[in-house]
Amino acid sequence: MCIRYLALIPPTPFIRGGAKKCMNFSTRTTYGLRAMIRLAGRKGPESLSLPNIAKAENISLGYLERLFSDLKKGGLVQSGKGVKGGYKLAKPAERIEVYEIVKSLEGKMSPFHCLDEGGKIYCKVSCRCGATKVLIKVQEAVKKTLKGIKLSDLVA
Amino acid sequence: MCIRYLALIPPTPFIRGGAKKCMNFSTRTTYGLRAMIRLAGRKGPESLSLPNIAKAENISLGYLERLFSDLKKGGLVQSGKGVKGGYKLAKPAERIEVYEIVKSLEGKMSPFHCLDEGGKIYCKVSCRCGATKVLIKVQEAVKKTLKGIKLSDLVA
DNA sequence: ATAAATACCTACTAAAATAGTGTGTATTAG
DNA sequence: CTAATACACACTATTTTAGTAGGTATTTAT
Repeated sequence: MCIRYLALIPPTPFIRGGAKKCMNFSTRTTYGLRAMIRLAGRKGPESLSLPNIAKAENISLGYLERLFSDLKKGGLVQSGKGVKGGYKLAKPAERIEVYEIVKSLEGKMSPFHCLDEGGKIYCKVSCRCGATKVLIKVQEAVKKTLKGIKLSDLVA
Repeated sequence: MCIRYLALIPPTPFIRGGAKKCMNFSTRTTYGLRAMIRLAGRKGPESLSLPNIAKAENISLGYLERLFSDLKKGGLVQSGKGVKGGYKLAKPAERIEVYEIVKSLEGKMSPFHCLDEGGKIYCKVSCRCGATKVLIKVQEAVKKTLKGIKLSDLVA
């Protein structure tokens, strides 16, 4: 998901055919969120299988499997193999921040760097150029927002 | 720029070689911001040429030209052709929000849509699924933040 | 007038990131 | 023993982003 769409375009009705780019999260995050919402929506203690979720959400199974690998590493879900296997939340939805979900799905990337006059690559340690100042403030705002939303808030 | 990096990674020192992806704005926005900061840093009324900026910021000239086409359409810069030509700010840096810059550079994209159970594509009008709720909140936070920063705040 | 420096325009190419597929192994309930 | 599941890895396809190449029009200085 690119910041531009987030910041620039108000939530307007969809216009079919008019959109080449979207202002969604990446499908990675979108899929992961929606799958987590499904898990959170379960009543009983039974697990929900990935083929089940993939079908319901129309997501490719292989892709979803990798997302859940990340969610599990992030400590957000528990898994069980076998016929009655599947996934369930590792803790109550009330105690899962959306921030944690996004972090698990997208967060193991790179440290912080930026362009600099010296060349295309890269920045000095602790660079604080103008673009960076902006970045830091936006970063803080997004983080705070994501931390303020619990998974349970998203269950219909 | 992807939201994940913004939200997830604190402004840590650069680690050379460790980064495959960055948490910057897209180079489009980064370049544009840096160029605008250069314009804002000028004292006199003379224009600054793109070859000048491109060299100083190590940006490809052709790419920069297209960015400035957008900035001009956005009403943020004025241009002059010819030997003494170039660009200057269309209004004082104190009155230019970073939001305007990002919007000019990245904002002419698509309306809002999201995935839905019905298929990969797309969302009903006024979709308010869980992922969308998150999106809207983040969107508001980012917009507010970008509006709160003036170009003049970024000049060293 | 001419030349040089600039804006400005369009099509094309390259690189990077994202999404999806294919194939396989291990584990578990029945 | 079988079927359904998690889990893993390599590969391909698609989309987005960045950069290049080549041109025209305008303006200033000579």
